[in-house]
Amino acid sequence: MVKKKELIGQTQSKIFDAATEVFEEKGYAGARMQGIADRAGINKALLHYYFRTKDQLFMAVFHVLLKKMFDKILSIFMEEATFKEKLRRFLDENIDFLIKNPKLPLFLLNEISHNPALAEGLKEKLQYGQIRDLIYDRHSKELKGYGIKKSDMPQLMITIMGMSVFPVAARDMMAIMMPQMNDTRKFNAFMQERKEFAAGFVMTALKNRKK
Amino acid sequence: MVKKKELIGQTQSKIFDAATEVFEEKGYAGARMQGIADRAGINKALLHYYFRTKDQLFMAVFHVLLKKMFDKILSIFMEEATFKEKLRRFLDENIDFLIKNPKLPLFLLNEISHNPALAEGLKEKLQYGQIRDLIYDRHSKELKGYGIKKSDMPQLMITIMGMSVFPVAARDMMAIMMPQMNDTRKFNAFMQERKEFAAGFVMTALKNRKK
DNA sequence: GTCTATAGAAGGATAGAC
DNA sequence: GTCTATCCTTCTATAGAC
Repeated sequence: MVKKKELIGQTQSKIFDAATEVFEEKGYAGARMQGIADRAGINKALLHYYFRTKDQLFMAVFHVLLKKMFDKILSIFMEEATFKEKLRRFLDENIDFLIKNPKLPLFLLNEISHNPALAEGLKEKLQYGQIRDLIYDRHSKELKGYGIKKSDMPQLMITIMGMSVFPVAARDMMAIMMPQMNDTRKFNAFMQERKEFAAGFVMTALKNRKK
Repeated sequence: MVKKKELIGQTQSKIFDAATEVFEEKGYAGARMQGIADRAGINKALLHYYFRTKDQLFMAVFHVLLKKMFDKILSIFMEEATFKEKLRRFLDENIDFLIKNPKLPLFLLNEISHNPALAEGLKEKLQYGQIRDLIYDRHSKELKGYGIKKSDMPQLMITIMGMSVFPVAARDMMAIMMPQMNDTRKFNAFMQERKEFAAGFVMTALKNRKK
């Protein structure tokens, strides 16, 4: 079977990869077509040949990255397992993912906040609006046991997301107070350690929550 | 006594305020001098008369905003109180602050990540590198009682920061999964509710932490 | 101090040769 | 498909009148 990616010409693919790096690094407004061409090792005119405008090139990159992030987040919570098991797997896998894609969260956060319409496609297409209910209904018994009502789900979900995403997004700012964060080896060790810390922290808070 | 701010000419001050808004909204790369002039209700040339270059105008704005954020964060932890009391006050005050300045965190996070040198001034000037030790030493007995070692402080501090900052920074992205976040009234109610949720969550996790 | 007009550089996009 | 050369708009910055 021929994979879809193999059908894409190698030049187009080189451009796409270069654009991904440059946009992630500098954002839409800060990225330059010349910079993308340089990184792809080709001429600026070729960018326009394949993607017509900066806008269209950006859109192509952005939607792949947005999907990449959300697929990672959502796939785990759609499996068959207890909430507690999912929490652990989510933190394990999401932190590994974030270590490999450290610039992704801040990039997405920014671009969406500068242009909320960017998220519209995903929102409608995949009916993500229903996710809170879906997760709650699957685990209502377990969650009720922790004293979590359906109306508490946003608080809980954002807390769990923040446990893994925030350190990566805020790394450079946190480094002002904790200079060791500037060292990537130390930071990655911190993130590894965070898998256990976060899982323990959340589960302890849930199990002992007053109902 | 004459306040420092009253010494600044009103035109310069109008420019500064307009620049603050535009930079916070669009970031350095996305901001336009013309846009700032328009918002200040003056001519573009006046920007250059008062601040010479876009870069210098940005620097002036950025450093005020960075200080604003850090002062808010740090002031509370420098007071005389138990760690538990400080945690509550921090969440209360920081969340109020963030509701009033919702664009600030993402702006700072982005600009620093695009140009880490921006943080250098603050880092050295205020010796923020020592904060982790300072906070721990003041509360070592209480924190040890929760099973928190000095080496756990980064995990704990980033968790607490993330509890208040992450929802604001990630609001538009979270809104993909939870559309109610798009409604500012509802979002602010969510943040109000978060004061209690976060304080309870963190304290429950700490008090029941296995040592 | 404030404005109008404009210089000058940078960046996105296209024409046209190969 | 890929390149060089160039157009045209946008943006920062300055000159100079008032």
